Amino acid sequence: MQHYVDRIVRDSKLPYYYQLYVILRHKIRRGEWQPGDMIPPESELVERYGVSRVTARQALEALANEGLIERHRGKGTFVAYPTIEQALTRIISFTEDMRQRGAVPSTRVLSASLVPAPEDIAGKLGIDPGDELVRLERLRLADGEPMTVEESYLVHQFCPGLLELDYRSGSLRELLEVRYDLRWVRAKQVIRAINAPRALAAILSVKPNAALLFIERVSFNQQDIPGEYLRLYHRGDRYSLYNELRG
Amino acid sequence: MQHYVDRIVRDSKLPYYYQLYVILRHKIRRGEWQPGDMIPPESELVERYGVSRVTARQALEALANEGLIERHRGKGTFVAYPTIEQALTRIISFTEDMRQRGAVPSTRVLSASLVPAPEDIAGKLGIDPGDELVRLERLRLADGEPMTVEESYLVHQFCPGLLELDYRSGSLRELLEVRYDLRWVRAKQVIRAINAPRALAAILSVKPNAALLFIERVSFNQQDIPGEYLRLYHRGDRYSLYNELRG
DNA sequence: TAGTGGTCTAGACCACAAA
DNA sequence: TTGTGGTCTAGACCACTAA
Repeated sequence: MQHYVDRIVRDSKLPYYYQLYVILRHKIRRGEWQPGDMIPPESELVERYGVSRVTARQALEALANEGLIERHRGKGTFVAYPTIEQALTRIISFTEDMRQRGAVPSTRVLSASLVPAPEDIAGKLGIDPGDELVRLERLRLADGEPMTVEESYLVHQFCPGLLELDYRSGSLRELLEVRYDLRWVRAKQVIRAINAPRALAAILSVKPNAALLFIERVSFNQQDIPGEYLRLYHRGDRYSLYNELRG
Repeated sequence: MQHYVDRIVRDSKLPYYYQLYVILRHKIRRGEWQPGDMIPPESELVERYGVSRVTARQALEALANEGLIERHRGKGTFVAYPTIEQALTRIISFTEDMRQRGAVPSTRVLSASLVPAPEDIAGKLGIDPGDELVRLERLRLADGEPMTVEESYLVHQFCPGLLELDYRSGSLRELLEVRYDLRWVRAKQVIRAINAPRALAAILSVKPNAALLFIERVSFNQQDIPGEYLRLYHRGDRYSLYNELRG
């Protein structure tokens, strides 16, 4: 972030279109351009950043593909309003997720400890069984009502000493980025429906055997190395996923 | 399908890159090019179809974005091996879905009738309550074992007389395309976990209250008009969805 | 060295929206 | 009529792979 500059670096190894993509994405993410705002037309980007129109369009196309902007011939290019659909294509935090659904999020830490990696999780993370993992179990609430139990396993090597920090009050995601320069850039997940075991049912305030939306996710860091294994148990009666398909 | 030609139509209203995209996709879908095959290099496509390199690349990029091909600098462009991930971004048939999972699909029609549209479904389809719908209830089996109950509501106006045709033996999807020129180009869906009601449980051979992955889907035709409302009840113990997220 | 895809340019014509 | 994004071209240089 601190290396951010608002211009194309000519002798960079990164392609111009990618540099421009990052610049524009940054302005949207930090709110300099708000949803609904028109962003500068192609002609202006061409002048301002000194690239050809094709190159500018390549950057804009990438943003459009991700749903961050909408383009309208004759009218212009506009910052898109975030939709819940992003929950199924983008890695977003519980906080973001709930805000998009119009609910007030809160969190209770159920347990936090260092554990040796069980065989199955070690396999998914590509580490050796017994390697140190941070296990963090949290209850997520929406408008004060239990919504989701989150069971997270972080490779301790990537965030040594995490449990000594204040992981309870703020966003874990931010903490990992600020203190360890650790971000999840990609993730794979499997979605299933399961019946709630008794213990989980009690925590979520549902009947035993109530249907839960169960998600297992492996997240990859900037070097494309797996760093987190996550289990999400969403209440079936309160949580749903939305997405769009193409033909 | 019968209008397919293996060349760019110059005076078409469709852009060249899109025509080329459809042509190449067609060759992949029908198996003319198999997964792992190298497809002609850009230079050959440029010659063969009489378009510029930029235009050819635009078509290839669209295919790459959808995961149908993989491009490798210095090596070439190759047909990708299909992954289950497509189940969450593309509209695919149960048959395709099961084949990708390595199972043998089969179908039993449970009921088929004309019904007046209930209010809730009419709302989702943008029609008036009472309008005619084709209701088709089918049990889908994988390797002979019940997997999914599919409850489909088709706007009868788009496929008049469908029930007099042979919708039982072949693919419904193909029938709609061939006889009514009807294709679903886009769909919205909501995914939830529910407990199986007794009747559904019996059909799916699971215990009452077993967890099901429940999907509600509205599909849109070529004119972007809703034409089908679908309810999918997947067995939680046998069916899962896979997808990838970006950071 | 030859062939592949990746990036970039300058310039053109078009369709669409708004004034 | 003006300004926007959509499409298309010919040509260039580069990086990577394999022979």
